[in-house]
Amino acid sequence: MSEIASRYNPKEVEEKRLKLWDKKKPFHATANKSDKGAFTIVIPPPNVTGVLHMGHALNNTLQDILTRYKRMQGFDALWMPGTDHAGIATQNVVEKQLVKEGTTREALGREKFMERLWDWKQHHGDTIINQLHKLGSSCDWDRTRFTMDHDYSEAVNEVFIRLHERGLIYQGQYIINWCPRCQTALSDEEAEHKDTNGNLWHIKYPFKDNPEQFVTVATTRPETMLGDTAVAVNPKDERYKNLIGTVLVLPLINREIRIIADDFVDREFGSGAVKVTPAHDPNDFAMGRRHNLEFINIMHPNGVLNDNAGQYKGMDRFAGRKAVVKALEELGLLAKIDSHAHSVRYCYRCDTIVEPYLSKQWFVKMKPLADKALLAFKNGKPRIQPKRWEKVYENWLVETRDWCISRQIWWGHRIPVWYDEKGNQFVARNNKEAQKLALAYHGKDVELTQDSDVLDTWFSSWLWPFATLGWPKESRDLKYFYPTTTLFTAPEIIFFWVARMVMAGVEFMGEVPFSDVVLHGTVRDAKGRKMSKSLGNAIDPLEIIEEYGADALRFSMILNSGQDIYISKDKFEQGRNFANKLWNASRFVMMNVSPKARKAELSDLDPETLDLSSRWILSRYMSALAQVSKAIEEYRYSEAENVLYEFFWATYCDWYLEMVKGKDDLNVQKVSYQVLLNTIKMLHPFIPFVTEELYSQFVGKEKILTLEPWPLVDNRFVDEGVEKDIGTLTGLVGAIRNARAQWNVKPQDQISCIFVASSEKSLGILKDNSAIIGKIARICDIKFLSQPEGVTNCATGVVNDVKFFIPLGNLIDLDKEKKRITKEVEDQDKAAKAIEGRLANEGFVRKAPPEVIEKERQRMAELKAKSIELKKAIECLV
RNA sequence: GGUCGGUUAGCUCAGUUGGUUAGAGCUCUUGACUUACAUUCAAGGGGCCGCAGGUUCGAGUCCUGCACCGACCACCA
Repeated sequence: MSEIASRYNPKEVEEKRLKLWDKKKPFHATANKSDKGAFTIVIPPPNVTGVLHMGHALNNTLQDILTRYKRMQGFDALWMPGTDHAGIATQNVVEKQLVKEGTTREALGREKFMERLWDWKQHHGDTIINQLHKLGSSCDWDRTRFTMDHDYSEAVNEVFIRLHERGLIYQGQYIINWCPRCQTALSDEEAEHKDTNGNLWHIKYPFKDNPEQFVTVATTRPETMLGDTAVAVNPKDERYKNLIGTVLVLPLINREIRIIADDFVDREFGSGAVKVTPAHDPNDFAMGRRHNLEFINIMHPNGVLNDNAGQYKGMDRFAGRKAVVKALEELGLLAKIDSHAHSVRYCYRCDTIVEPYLSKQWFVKMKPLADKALLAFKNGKPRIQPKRWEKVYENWLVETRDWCISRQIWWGHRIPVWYDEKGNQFVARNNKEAQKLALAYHGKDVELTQDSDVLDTWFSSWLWPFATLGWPKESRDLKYFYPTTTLFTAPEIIFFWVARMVMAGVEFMGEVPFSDVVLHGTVRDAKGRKMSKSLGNAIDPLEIIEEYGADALRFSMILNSGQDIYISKDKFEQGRNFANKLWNASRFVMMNVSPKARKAELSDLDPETLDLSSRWILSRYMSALAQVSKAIEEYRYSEAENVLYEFFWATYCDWYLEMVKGKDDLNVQKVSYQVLLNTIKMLHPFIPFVTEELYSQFVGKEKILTLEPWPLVDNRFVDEGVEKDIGTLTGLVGAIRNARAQWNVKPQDQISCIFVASSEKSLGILKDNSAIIGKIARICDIKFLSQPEGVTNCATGVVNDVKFFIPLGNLIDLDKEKKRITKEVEDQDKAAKAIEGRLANEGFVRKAPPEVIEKERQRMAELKAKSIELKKAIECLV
């Protein structure tokens, strides 16, 4: 037999539970089963390439807590799981594999490459789903969706076609964010701004008619000068007013360019003259359109300079930059170089510097969609928590810009547009339909080719809340479970995803897809840095599950969740310890509660017949229950956990169980059992594994706890009076313990104690509970007196209206004790005096609410009385 | 540059519409094998509530300014 009596083993229990859940499928949601109605959450679909990290762990724990809670409340709770095909990210993974094999996607060809991708998805695509599963997520796993499932792809095409029909999709030549590494367009949201220290190069452009004179322009990207087709100045700028229309010669290229006037130019910045590169800068692009300038593209899609770059062709854009700067310097055309901090756009997938690039892309006209979402928002949908994000959300809807939805990659939903030889477009659901359209147009069959681009990943994700439920088909589930209830997600994707989902929901379902959006914090390390692989500061949730258990991971994470979550490995000990405490307290109760006592329900008990400690714990339990339910409803999970932690550990275990140890009373058994059982239920959404295991052990058969009803508050047991009475008792015990420690009384030293109560009621309570005080404070002898007698050489204490004396013989240092009590008296007097001052203040008496004044009066009286008692106690010490 | 947060014990955070002597967990110190639990129990230490003003009888809480940290947004070359 091991010396360690019992230690909770999470691994064993969690494995057992997972197996049971897999077998019984208790999380399956069926429409119209409960009269409480539907409760729906759709998972923010993680990337198929994903591996569980702390952010996922947090996000999914939050969802699981609410889903389990609602299920216990009797709702038809559906938590829809699934993954996102994550276009660029997934393609990158497989392309890396190809590189290792010494080949490329181009060499493989589109069809073969797609096969490789699907193959990869088949073998690795479920990794994160399995990991979420391990976390205890109670998703309806049989419904797991993938954004490239056949049905889902049909929904994507349907949306494209409907938007196209409404004139909300168009194609055009625009400056877009181009990632030369991924070789695809990026939406504005996919190009991240980062502050970067760069240079501002000042370049002199000579006049055609007077090569000795120059106009100086400034740029952060000197290589783009190769594509300049004008120099712009502000029309109101006195310095340049007369030069408008003058011709300059572009150095290195020797192209003649004109000085134009445009209000966009800021007179204060740089030299006040701007080089204009319409094909490589969004502002310049706009200016180019306004002034009919030539658009000269100087770059290949991979960032290498092309024929238009003259002698620099074939160079990478950054090599080209160096070469251009060097050449200008040699020509004496480089006026100066300033260091310049500015913001640069990076590809959010691969961190390459984004190139503004001119190309033909598909766009969605966002204004009409955004306006509808805005209207819904003004009507309160969705509610966003925390509230401060509402403004951010609203602003984006107001200032929304068109969405570039085409991507030049292969992994994704291919744009449902077909072309004939002449370039006529046919927008259709599939190849067959396109052929039909072409037939109708041409009067004969013609060869069609489909657009080679695919759609932005978010163009499928924005349909997630309804496409997962079978849209465009009108299924029973779609009708019942849509709209969903709450969306839990990170604030980073409020625009990418949340706002667009609202637009799609309003547009295609006529209803905002969720009533609440809860934006949670980022998981950070102890130093406040984002967890990331590259920083090496990431804590792997799987490692934590292995070492501490999934319950511990969940519990600690939620307990520590504020705005952002700062977490280090040792934090998980708290969760582990809590599960262990629960395990052991349960073992203790199992040992001490007879089968007969277990049959009783709380509702069978009559508060009148119960002893004080039972009435007390029941009252405390009811208040904890009310607080926890409310906190969960309001998404304050860390508070809910805190209440549970405090109630279960400090109140139930440390006080109640200690009080009733050895009490041979059927009612006490019933109460300790019921309170524990219901506490386990309350804890279940947070720590599903250990709670369900214990619950099953208690009940004597395997139970699925999330299907058991959530406990109800029974007001018969709410009793403030009894809480106060026990407060006196626990206070007394604390004071005596304190005294023992203070005077170094050994546990084996049995002491006797004399209590003096100033009211009959208190005396009665003391007498009824003498065993509790005696046992917990380890006192043998208790005497009760209704009024003080001359007692000498005593330790004393006062709690509420009860005073106690412990005759101590020579156990204590009387001087030291005198000092201690004297200090305490001083403290009381000081506090009383402060209140006295307040009460004497005219303004206070006149303006403060009467109940506050009354409270202060009472408080002062108490303090004074206590002080007097303590002074008497000092006399007793002689 | 714009918008919004944060600043309370050594650390992580609570602190509800202004109202007792500002709380909890962890850490730290001391003591304890007690009818489950040492992943335990008990006791204790530790706070100009970021700074400076203002409103008020009364401010951690409301207002103004400042400092520092952070997030998001953004086409000044």
